[in-house]
Amino acid sequence: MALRHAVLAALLDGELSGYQLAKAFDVGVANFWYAQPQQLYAELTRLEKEGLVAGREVVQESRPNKRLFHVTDAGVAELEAFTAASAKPAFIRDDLLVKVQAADRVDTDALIAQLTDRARVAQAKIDLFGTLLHRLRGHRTEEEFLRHGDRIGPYLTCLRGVAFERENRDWCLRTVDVLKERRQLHARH
Amino acid sequence: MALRHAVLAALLDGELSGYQLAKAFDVGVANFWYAQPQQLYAELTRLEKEGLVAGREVVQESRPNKRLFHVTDAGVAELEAFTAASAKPAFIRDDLLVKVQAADRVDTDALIAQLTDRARVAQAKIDLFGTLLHRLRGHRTEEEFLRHGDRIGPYLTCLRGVAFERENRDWCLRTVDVLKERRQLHARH
DNA sequence: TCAGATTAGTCATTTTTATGACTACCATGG
DNA sequence: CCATGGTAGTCATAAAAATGACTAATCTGA
Repeated sequence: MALRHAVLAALLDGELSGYQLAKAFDVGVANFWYAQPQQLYAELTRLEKEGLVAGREVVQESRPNKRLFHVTDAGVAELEAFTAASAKPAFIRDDLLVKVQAADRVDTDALIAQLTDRARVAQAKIDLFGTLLHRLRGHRTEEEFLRHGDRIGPYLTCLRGVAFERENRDWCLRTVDVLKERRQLHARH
Repeated sequence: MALRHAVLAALLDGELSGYQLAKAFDVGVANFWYAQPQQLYAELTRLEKEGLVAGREVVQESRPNKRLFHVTDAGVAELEAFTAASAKPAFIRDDLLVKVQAADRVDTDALIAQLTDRARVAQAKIDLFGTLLHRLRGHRTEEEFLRHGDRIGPYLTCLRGVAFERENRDWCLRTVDVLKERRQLHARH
């Protein structure tokens, strides 16, 4: 039941509609969790029913109306309880790792292509996170912002995201090199 | 359906029993996937029914009998197909990140404790992976092993695991520092 | 000698996550 | 003037992962 807490944590930044939330959780900026829009709408409905978030209708012209949600006191209490409870250890769970694990026995061409693509995607995320970090800290240096800023949670998780994607990119490129070199050595026989 | 492929990939290293597989997928060395024993037994049953793995009974004295599984040709073909298909992007999904995202609004004492503990666990994994890497490459240097070794898949995924845990540890420690310093600044008012 | 850990598994069920198929309406570009 | 894409969602179902409760033997340390 971590999605619900991820949603609560995301809503701490201010009121968001389900649609906006979905954007934030989508491919782009999912720096601390990932979910499909449908999951988020469902979760918001449940959270509202339990009184952990509250929504207000915003009437728009020239665009469908939307409901903006914010975390209630009960919601903050729920987050508090969640934070106090012990966290389960995190694991990498990545199709690509499974494929690389089997690299000795399967065709490496497709794998090399996927690794290369993943490195590209990782670089794009690094750039995106870089922009995001800059926007969050404004004119301040990182040190200064982390000491005195008033909302550092998203900044810290974004830092984790950058580090993850950097490792991701570097490992993919390194693995591509290794696989390519072995392919060449093999071809010569 | 990646667990099945993770199991197939793991069995490429040689025959394993469900129990041994469970060990490999457990907290210790889950360097490319993680699963509970029950999930693995269930998956092995399914894989066997589909002919992707085959098991043979090994009668043991002074210990319960066991079934050792190996990947069949059909299993390798399945892995091949899986590798050729495009991989879905990987995301971090970690309770701790959610908690840090909410760090500005919840009690940080428990969080600091958890981050510290996570850093410790990460360090333990780094050490474990270090030993494992050394065992895999034997007397050879990494470069040499990756060029000429005959089973580099597990080595490469283990490298990814080390990098991940290192980032994990460093980020946890950094975050602890930030939170502690802010707590002090706050206390003075 | 007896409690607790280790080996080796099974069965049933719940929880969580993901997917597919939809509805509507507006704006913009070609 | 109409196809495409963005905004804003809903409903139902499938798939995957996790959990709880078991059996049964042996081996190990206090």
